[in-house]
Amino acid sequence: MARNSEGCRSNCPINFVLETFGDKWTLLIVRDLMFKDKRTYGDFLESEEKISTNILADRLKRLEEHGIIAKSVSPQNQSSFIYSFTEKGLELLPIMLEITAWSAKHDTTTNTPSTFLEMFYSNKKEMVSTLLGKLSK
Amino acid sequence: MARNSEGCRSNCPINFVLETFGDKWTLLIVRDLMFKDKRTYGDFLESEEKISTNILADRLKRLEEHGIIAKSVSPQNQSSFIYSFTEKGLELLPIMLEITAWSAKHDTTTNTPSTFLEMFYSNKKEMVSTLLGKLSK
DNA sequence: ATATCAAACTTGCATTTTGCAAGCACTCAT
DNA sequence: ATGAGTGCTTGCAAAATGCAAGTTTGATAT
Repeated sequence: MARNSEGCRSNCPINFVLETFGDKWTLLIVRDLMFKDKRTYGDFLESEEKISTNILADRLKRLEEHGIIAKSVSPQNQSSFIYSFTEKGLELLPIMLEITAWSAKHDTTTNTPSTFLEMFYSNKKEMVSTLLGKLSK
Repeated sequence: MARNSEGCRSNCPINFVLETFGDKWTLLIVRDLMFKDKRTYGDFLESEEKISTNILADRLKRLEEHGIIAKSVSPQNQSSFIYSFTEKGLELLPIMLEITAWSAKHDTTTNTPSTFLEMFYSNKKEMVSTLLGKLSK
């Protein structure tokens, strides 16, 4: 298939995110890093959707290649790696919150607290900046 | 794999959207219906990313099953079908705009006009409601 | 120094999904 | 009745996924 200079099928912004996040697993890693305090390979493996090890390795590599996350040696444990967001990755936060809101509204089995929707609809801007602040620490 | 009563791997809101949109094509159909005035099977087939006919048929069926889009006979042409958003589908608009903004910022080859980012950052709320109004006609 | 262990992958292989080409069915106009 | 337009369906090769098992590397205990 034809590809542009970024390796994408087109220059469309919707397609651009699909090239990185258009699968069943990548966004779950972003979720775990953003909202669930997961940081290591082992942490991600434990998530309830049970990603398999080869897929996890592949997706972490791709997220790093795309400049969404960075990998560094853990200060506590020299034999473990810590994954963290780059600025580009952190900026996915508004997308993640809009997705959460949509699902909270439309999924009858959601685990999202009902207070989330109220807070988000009444004060999006502040919620985003507060969370961004916490994540940047 | 274990599935909940909605057929999902978990009750997480991020995972909920992945169950429907976690592939390379589904969101392009949403894009075409939302921003590119595409309405018919033939319209979607013509998009620049060149979706194949069997995948298109499958994704349209799934979007309809998930209550995101609806299918009706064209008033102009009785042998053609028109796809349109349900309310649930229309409510994907904020997600689509956040995705567009993120890509516009991070994709060096984006076709998004630079004016989009200025408008979106300075006045998200109005932009969403204006577009929603146009799409609801 | 050597054995053990834990963390982070890697590999092999069966199953599933995708992508491409071709074909089919059902209108509608002539 | 026939041909064109629209919306799919089918068959099959290629790629991605899922599962289990194995490998590597550095820390820790003996």
